[in-house]
Amino acid sequence: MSKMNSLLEELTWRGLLYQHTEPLDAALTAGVVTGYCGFDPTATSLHVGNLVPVMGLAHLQRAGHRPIVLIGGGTGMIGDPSGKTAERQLNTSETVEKNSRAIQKQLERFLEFGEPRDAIMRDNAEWLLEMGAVDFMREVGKHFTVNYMMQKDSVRARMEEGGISYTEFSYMLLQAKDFLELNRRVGCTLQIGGSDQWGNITAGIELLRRVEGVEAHALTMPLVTTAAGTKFGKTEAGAVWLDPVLTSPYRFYQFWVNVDDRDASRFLRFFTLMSREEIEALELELAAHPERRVAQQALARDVTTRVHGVKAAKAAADVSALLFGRGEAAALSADALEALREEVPFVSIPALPAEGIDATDLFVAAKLAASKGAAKRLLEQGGLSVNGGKLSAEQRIVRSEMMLAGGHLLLRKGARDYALVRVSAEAGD
RNA sequence: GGUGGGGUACCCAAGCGGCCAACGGGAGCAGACUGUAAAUCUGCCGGCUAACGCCUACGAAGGUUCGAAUCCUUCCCCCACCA
Repeated sequence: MSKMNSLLEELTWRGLLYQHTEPLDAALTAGVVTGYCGFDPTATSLHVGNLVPVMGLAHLQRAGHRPIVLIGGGTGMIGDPSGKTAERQLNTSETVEKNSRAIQKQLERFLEFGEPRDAIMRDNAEWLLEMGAVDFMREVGKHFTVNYMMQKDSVRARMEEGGISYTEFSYMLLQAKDFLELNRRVGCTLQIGGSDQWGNITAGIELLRRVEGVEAHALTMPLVTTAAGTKFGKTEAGAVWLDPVLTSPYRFYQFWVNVDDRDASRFLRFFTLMSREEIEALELELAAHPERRVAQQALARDVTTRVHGVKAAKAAADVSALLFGRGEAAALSADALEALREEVPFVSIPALPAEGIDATDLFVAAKLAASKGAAKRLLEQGGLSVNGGKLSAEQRIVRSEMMLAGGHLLLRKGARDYALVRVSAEAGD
C-alpha cells in the first residue's frame, strides 16, 4: 500500500524527517509497522518541545501504522544524558510516579486509542523496575562493549566535559531494553524520537538484532529552532507547558500567536495536521499581509485546540481579540470581565482606600512586577497602563472611580502582558 | 597521591585592601519605530525607600584590618599537567 509509506513523504515535506535507517522505507511499504516513542517523566507536565515527537506518532497512525506511547516510569528513575551538559539530580520514585501519571494523561489525547487501529500506551516501569542487576547485565549489558557505548555523542560529550556517572552512562542500555520488550510484547520494530535520540535508538536496534535477530528501524525528527536563535518554547515566564495550570490556555495561545514571521510556516508544518495546500495558502497570506498575522492565528488556534480543546481555544482567541483589538476597556461589560478572569492572570484585592492606591503596589500585587522597585522602573519608563491608559510618575495613583464594571481594573505591562484585578466592595480585611 | 590554575550576579567575564551592588558582553525587561513581528536605536537590569540611606551579595566557615570580592587559615568543588 502506498498509503503506508506515505509517512516518509509526509514527514519530508513537513521538514519533520531528520534521519532514518535505510530499510525503513521498505518496511513501511510492506505492511503495518508498530513504532514507539518514549517520554520520560522529568516534570509534572510536557512542554511544547515534546509536541514534535507527539506529532511524529500522530503521523505514524494517520499513515496506517500503529503507534505506542511509552511512559518512562523506569528510565525516568535514571536520567538520559543525551543533550545534557551535566549530571542531574535523581528524582524520587514518588516524583517519577506522579509525573508519569500526569504526562500519561496529557499524551492520551493526541492519538486514537479506540478500536480501528488503536494506539498503545505502556510504561517501562512495568519491566525495568523489577529487573535485577544481574539479569540486566547478562541479558542486555553483555551485548554491548564499553567501546561502543563510549562512541555515542551523548557519552563522549560528557566525558570531555564534566564527567558522567555510571548511572547515566547506562541509560542507553535501558532504552535498548525497552525496545526489546516492546518488540517481544507487541511486535514493535520502529522507534522515533528527537535527533538527539539517534544514539539511544540505534543501541536498541543493535540489541534487537543480536537477541531476536530482528531488523528494527529508527526515525528521528529535528530539534526545533527559532529564527531569532532563542530557545524554542521559552518565554520570559519560563517554559510553555501543556498543563493548563502551569501555562494557561490564553498564554499558550499567545505563545503561538507571537511566533516570528520567519518561523510561522515551518511551525505550521511541524505542529498542525493541516494539508500542504492549506499551509501554502497561509504562507501567501502571510507574505501579502504580515500585519494581519493570519498564519500565526491559524497556528495558535490549531495547536491550542489540540492541546486544550475547542472551547478553551475559542476562549483564548476571543480574549486575545478583545485585549489586542482596538476596543475600549471602559466598554467591557461585567460579563466579559468575568470571563476574562478565567483566562488572564487574575488577583483579587481588598477595597481601595479613599485616597487611592499607588500603581506600583497594584502591579506588584498582580504579579506583573517582581518588586516595588521593578514596578517603579517600569512606571518611569512608561511601561505600565491601567484600563488602556498609560500611567506616569505623576499619574500613578489609582482610585475607585477608575474601576470598570464589577470593580475590575485591567492592568497591562509593556506591549502584551495583562492582568485583571478585582477590587472587593467592602473595606479590606 | 603530587604540582599548578580556578570558583564573582541568569550565563560568559573583569576586578585583586577603600573610588565595588561590583568594568564589559550576552540573555532579559521597558521605550521609540511597528504588526502583540524582525532589525535598529535608547534606557533599565539585587531588595527596601519619595530621598539621605539601609540591608543582602563575590564557593563555605573563621580571622587580620578603621575598612576585604580583594590579605591569612581551614574546608568543599572544578580544571590542567604529572604519577
